[in-house]
Amino acid sequence: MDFNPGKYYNILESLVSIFTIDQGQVKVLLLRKKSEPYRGYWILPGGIVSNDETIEMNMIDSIEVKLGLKDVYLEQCHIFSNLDRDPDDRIIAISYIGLIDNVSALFKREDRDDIQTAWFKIGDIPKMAYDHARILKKNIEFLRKKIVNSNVLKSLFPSDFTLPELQKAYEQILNVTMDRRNFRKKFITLGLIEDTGDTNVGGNGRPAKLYSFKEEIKERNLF
Amino acid sequence: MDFNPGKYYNILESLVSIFTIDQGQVKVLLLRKKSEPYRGYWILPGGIVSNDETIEMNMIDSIEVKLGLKDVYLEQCHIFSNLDRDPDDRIIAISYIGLIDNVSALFKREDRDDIQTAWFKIGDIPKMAYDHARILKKNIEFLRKKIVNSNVLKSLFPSDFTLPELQKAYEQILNVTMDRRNFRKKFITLGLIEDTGDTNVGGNGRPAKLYSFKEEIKERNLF
DNA sequence: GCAAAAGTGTTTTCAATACACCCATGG
DNA sequence: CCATGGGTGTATTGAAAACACTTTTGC
Repeated sequence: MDFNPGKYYNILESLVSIFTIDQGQVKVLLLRKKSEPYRGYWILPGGIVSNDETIEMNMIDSIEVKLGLKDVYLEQCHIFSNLDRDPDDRIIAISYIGLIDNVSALFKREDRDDIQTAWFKIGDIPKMAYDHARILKKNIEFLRKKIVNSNVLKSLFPSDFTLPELQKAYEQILNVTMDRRNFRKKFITLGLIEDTGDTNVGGNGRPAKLYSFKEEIKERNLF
Repeated sequence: MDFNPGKYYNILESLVSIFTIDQGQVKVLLLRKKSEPYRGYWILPGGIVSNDETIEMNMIDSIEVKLGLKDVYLEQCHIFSNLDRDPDDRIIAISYIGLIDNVSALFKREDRDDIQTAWFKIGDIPKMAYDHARILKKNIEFLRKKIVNSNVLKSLFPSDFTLPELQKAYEQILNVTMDRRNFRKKFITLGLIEDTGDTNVGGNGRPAKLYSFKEEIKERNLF
């Protein structure tokens, strides 16, 4: 190849939308910028990719080392390479979605002076820096398509969960309402989940049965 | 960010699997390497991405300028960043699928001394250089998932086509056989295509009716 | 008139939907 | 005992699947 160095050097950043279910709400983890530009605005977690690591390694670093989270299910979403996405540098963004159950999500590292994190409901996103709002939107759209074709949501519910909780997650992500009886019937006949024999405690009303996902069998359309 | 230049400079290449339908066969366009390493092996078309262009611009350059093809429907597929994918350099590959109808595919530029191109049946792929076989496999898998959830195949059939032709394309990509009557019923009741009133000519047997895709209405599951 | 490929209709089966009442717990 | 939320069954509708014969052309 004809080689004019510089011309082919690109800067890459990884960005991830990490979703969890917190008290029946689907939420995404964001960081707050403490410096200019966009001071006070929110951004997606991520990092600049070095040329001695894979994107996945960089992603794991952002998530495990910087955020303190473990066992995040990751999937590549989209690349954004428009030239104007950062006013200062030309940076290509590679976006991922990450899914984590709310128990594991509790192990998130404490905020430090230079970093503030918070979980936001996906219907209630704060002001975001750069083009991160657009990227997050694309990631939510990706998740939406994903959950109707596979059982990726099991990453949000690795331990026991109730069917009403699962239904609420689907309803929020797909932005629809569903019939409780039909939702149960579908999930139970699909054979993706199994009754643990236990019920949950606390809360109002009748205790709900607890279920857990079976190990993945194969991908198929759910809705 | 702490900045140690060099460390964050990455080389990116775009790679595309361009599919078409040729005489009822789903085929992919490959180039043959004329120099070492991997002389004589086949590779996916693509190019190194400069830092003053988007991936999409680079893709268009590879396809329109280098190959002479127009109106290729493109969609991002996957990024490959493992460190050992090229023995000499660390290059990150961004793969796309491209779909083109067989009439437009004819306008492919003539082979030159330094470049040889050929269309291969997707079930009959030659020896490929680097990790391109793996990338192509992933791209075919992507296409497979895609066609059951949308009518992207219309990019392969922009002009008139017959239902048996369409069915054969689905059968090859999904690697299944389907009932002719049920296939017709489904596609006609889906309302994605319309009868042009014409029939094709030549060939054995009864002439087939010609159909064309309506403009996209919305995405939905087909199978 | 025969080979080759295209077109068509009906029955059965299964999944999706719509819908209303009872059950277990906490206070 | 009542408010809250969870669990269950049936009837209807619509789509998917299975299946065999007729039609149009070229030779």
